[in-house]
Amino acid sequence: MKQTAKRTIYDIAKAAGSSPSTVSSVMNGTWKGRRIKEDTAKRILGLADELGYSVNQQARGLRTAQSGLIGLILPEHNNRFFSDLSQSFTLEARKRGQCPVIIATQRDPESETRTVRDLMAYSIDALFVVGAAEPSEISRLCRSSGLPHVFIDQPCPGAPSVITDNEDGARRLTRAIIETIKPDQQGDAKVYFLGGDARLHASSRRIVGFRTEIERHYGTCGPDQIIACGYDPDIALMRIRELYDRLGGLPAGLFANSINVFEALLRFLVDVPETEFQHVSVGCFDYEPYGEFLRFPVHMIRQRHRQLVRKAFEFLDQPPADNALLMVAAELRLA
Amino acid sequence: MKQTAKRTIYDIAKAAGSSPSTVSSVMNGTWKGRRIKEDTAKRILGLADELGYSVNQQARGLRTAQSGLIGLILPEHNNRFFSDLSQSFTLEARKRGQCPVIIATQRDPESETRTVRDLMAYSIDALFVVGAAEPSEISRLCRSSGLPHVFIDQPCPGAPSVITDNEDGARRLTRAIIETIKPDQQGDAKVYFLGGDARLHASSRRIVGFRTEIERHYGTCGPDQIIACGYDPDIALMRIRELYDRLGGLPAGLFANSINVFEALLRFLVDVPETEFQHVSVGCFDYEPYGEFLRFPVHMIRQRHRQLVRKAFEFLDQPPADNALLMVAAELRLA
DNA sequence: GTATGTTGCTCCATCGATTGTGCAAACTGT
DNA sequence: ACAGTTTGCACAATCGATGGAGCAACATAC
Repeated sequence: MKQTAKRTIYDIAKAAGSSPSTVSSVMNGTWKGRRIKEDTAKRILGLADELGYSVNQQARGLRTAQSGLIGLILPEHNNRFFSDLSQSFTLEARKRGQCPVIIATQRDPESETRTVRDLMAYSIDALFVVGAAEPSEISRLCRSSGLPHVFIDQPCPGAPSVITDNEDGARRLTRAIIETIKPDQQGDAKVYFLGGDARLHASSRRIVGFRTEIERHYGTCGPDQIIACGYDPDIALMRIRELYDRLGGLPAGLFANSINVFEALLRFLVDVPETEFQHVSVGCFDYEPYGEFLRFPVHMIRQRHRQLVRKAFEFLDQPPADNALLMVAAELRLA
Repeated sequence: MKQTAKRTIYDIAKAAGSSPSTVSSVMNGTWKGRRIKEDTAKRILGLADELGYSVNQQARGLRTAQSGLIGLILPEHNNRFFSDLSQSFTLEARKRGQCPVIIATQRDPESETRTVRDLMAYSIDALFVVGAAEPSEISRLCRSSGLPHVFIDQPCPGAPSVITDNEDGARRLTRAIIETIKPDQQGDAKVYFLGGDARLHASSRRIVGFRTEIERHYGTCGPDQIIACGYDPDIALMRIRELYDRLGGLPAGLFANSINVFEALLRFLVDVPETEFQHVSVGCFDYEPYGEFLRFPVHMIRQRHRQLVRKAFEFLDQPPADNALLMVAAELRLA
């Protein structure tokens, strides 16, 4: 245990008076299949521990064309959802005896492909992809090298994907918003959908869910109620201000389609008298723990990161059809 | 580019009509030193690109006893400071052409040592450690294998460490809190320090900083003003409630010594009339973007994650004395 | 006593890249 | 024209673990 020089199976073999291949098979657990006596195995394990030996993964990986490394690429670390995923991913990978490698690529396509290539150079055993800028390019790369991969939170045509059931989540969130609207609400009693990009899969499903619930309750959902203004908080803030001016006050309900939009709303509300904003019913399709400490109720959708990751791993163990798309229900956190 | 089978230097060599060693030295950039003609190098690079070749890092690593992998272990992903660090770490590592491996160990000593061992099995080139439960054990492990390592945000005796200047940060934060106190403050006009563990390095330095500034301004700092009740938000909430009852209202100023304490404060304030809490001057020794959206000003200390990481990398390039401890000034974000 | 089977290993080629060494061919100086 | 130098590359051992093949010792069968 005190040596600085790295131990190898040859050192252990010499110390145990046996051959390197015996040590090897003891260390990798195949010794029963290779008819090594249990006594021998125990003795070798003891020596290995005593001498502070640990397998050289590079050599093993070179030989077996595997590495025990498993990759996850995501846009950034500094985001609650992504760090939730990182957490679940780490736990699951370690539970399987693999080594998680998580890399943030800043939503930059070039960085994405470079990262995928780099990871492949390490012979990673599989790759999970979250929120990639160019999913199909990544899928192509993986496919061309035979690298098993699964997309999370973002469906990629032709590749197994695990995503949140956005439509169902949006319906439940919308319902919660409607139910929280106080009956004494005067003026414009409508609910507005704010933020997101209607061309993207997630947003479009959410809009469908929102519209369905609104129509069920109010009979109709005007086009003005859906303001898919993107993810930029500054633009969202402008839209909120416009809405406020147009309505002469806050609307009855607001569906914030991302954490950024929610932040914009908070920034706007800082200057609004408390008596006013305490009457707006707010829902956010994203989770932020600080939402619970606000002076008005906020319903939030939290993605089931644990489930998403688990299902993604299951896709590795039981490879599904290439176009398999699995949906996981979101968690609705009522205020 | 279309082949599923992995390319090797032998394939490229055959295609280029040259030897594997030539290809190797072209791929790893040593070709000038080995007097390879520039034409040859270019031709080989072209072929490599064309055939979709990428170096097998396992083979390279086996040969060179390096890996290009660089590790970071931290308690959890789901925390602003840690994810900030992950972000900076990733950028810096990639800039150096290394592959960042970030692993969360849940503040569990066993998980920590197992992770360090696992990472060493991959011959990682260096290891950064943040917020470990047992720093000296980790340092011992690394030392025994000759693995370069640097501690961040936590000094470890005998190992190079980069930490935030807690005393200076606490002084500046305290000063900001004092300056924000409105002159019309009636009743108990004192500032209170809440949370943390006085036995730990970081907290003790912060308490020193706090006390210094308080004494400079008020001449004295009573022992009741320092409530180092740990990091549990529930306990902190109890202490806040006690303080509130004892003073018959909110104090003039509050120094929240961690994000958990700050959350406890927010939870408490949800039930306090707005007129009351708008007069308390709050500082938090931690950063949380949502602090900016509150209806009262909060000064925050944000650790310079970028700097911490940069300095840590510099320690790798220019190994300092084993007990080197470098301090980085914190960033004070005024409300 | 010979044939056949089982036990418990060992031998050695191999994975792909690296690098010290060797060696022709081209060039330089005289 | 011949020794000496430089240029441009090829050879082959090596890193540490793996696993198919082989082999001696012993047991069992007939």
